[in-house]
Amino acid sequence: MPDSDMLHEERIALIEAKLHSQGRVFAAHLASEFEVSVDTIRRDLRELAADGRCQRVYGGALPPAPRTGTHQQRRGQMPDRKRLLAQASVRLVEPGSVVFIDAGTTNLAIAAALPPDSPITLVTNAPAIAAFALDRPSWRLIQIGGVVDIALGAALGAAAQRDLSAISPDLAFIGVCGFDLSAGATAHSLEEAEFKRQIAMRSREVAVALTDDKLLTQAPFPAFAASLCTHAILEASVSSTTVATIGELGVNTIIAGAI
Amino acid sequence: MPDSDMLHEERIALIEAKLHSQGRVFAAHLASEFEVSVDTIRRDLRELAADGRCQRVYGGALPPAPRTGTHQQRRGQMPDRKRLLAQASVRLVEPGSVVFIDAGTTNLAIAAALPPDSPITLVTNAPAIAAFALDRPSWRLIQIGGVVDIALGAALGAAAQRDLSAISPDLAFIGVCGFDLSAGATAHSLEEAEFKRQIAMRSREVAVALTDDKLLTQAPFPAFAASLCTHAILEASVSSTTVATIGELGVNTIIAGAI
DNA sequence: ACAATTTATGCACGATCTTGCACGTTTCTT
DNA sequence: AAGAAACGTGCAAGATCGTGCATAAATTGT
Repeated sequence: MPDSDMLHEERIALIEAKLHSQGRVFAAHLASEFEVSVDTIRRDLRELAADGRCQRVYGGALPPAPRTGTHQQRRGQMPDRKRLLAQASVRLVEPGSVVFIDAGTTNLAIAAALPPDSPITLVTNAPAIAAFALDRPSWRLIQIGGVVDIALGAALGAAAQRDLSAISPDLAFIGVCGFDLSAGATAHSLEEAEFKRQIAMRSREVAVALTDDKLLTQAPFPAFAASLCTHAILEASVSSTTVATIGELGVNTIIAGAI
Repeated sequence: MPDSDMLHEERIALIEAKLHSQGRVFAAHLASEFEVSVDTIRRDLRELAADGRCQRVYGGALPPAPRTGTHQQRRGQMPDRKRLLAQASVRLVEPGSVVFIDAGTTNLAIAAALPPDSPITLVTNAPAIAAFALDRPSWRLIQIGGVVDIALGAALGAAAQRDLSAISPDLAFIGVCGFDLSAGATAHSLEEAEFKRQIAMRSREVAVALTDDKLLTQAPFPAFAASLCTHAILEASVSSTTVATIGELGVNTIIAGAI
């Protein structure tokens, strides 16, 4: 005896939407709202639970249990410091532009801080950032292929460089392992340094978001000169002399947390 | 007995318009509104659904792919059905081999079911699967680049095909939108079909894990012939006649849940 | 012009789906 | 511990579905 003004699938979708918007649903309440018996609601919730789309509890249902994926967990941690850096960084991004974002947790924070509905084109060699961008239907996403360095979480090597050679971004956020005035941006491996050098040279503007621990340090492999860097986004705790020194190289310094 | 004041195509177009303006249609309502039998309406809706222009549900139809949420929401779901399919699928994978895994939730389940410490080389065009593989330090990971179809969660197009042309996997798990004995494996878009065709032809073995709803149905764009498929992993609920029919094509059928 | 074929439609029939109710069991509350 | 509420399961009724078949209109071929 199907209800005359509500399709089964439609009700299921509404229950799931309500579940996400309100965080929980009660079987009895849903039954009166949709004017069906609680038995039917229970069946709906069972069906949702069987697909992993909700977590069945006594009296109703909750949103799906937090995913156990290790990466998902790690992603959730987004220290305020990095969030502040990211918020300052994304002001450089203009709607409609082509933006490259490198691998790294700071850069993932930048991707997360980008306006979700702005029609940007995101280019990345990091699977984690590409996967994140799947949640942004308004974006265009271009993935750089190649052999992925699992520890770094980034595609590197000849194939990646070839993919990259077809693209010239308006702006590139490059993660560096060290940033020093004499050695410039440095990386932990040769392949990584090679890749960063290429993307730095291909981009119209280069931005580097730096936590304090990377500033004025060197990693083994030089990637590109400090003067190639258009913008440096720094934490508010940096000394004014450091800011002045970087500014002398023609690098536009942005202090996170400042208005 | 065509209605004198309503052409067939005209009615189809009106149904589709109503579907989009109201978000749903009821077969019975349409029948009385257009003064035809519900059988005719059912045929119309079937026709629309075959073209992917609506989603058929009990009692009527809903707009195509209601895309109720982004990937983030859909991702966590790993129904037992898919997990069983995945567990049966991964038995095809030999340690040390090169395995391609296509986009899709079923294929993500397959990736998750692979032995974490086995030294396989994973090739994928799906950011979500690549991101998952970052949690597997023992694997080698090769990412296929290119323009990513955000709705599908997969890199497609010329760049992806070029990346792919450098690789010949031992085994490819390909997600298909429909699998039919005459039309073979079919996809929802032309680019998708092209990509699947290429990977199917480049791989030594091709495996297709199929939930029941995809079996014996067709999507608009043919990807590759059923005979190109080396293994088909099916749910335990399939009929024995279906299994026999598929077996006649030389496809090795595996029933999930069986020992 | 006439016959054959195709197409659209309606009808019959068995299969499937959804729903509400009954009944015994489990879980929560007091 | 006891009562109340929620739960799962089996069952029946009604609605819907898919398929095969017949009919009528339109199209095509001769």
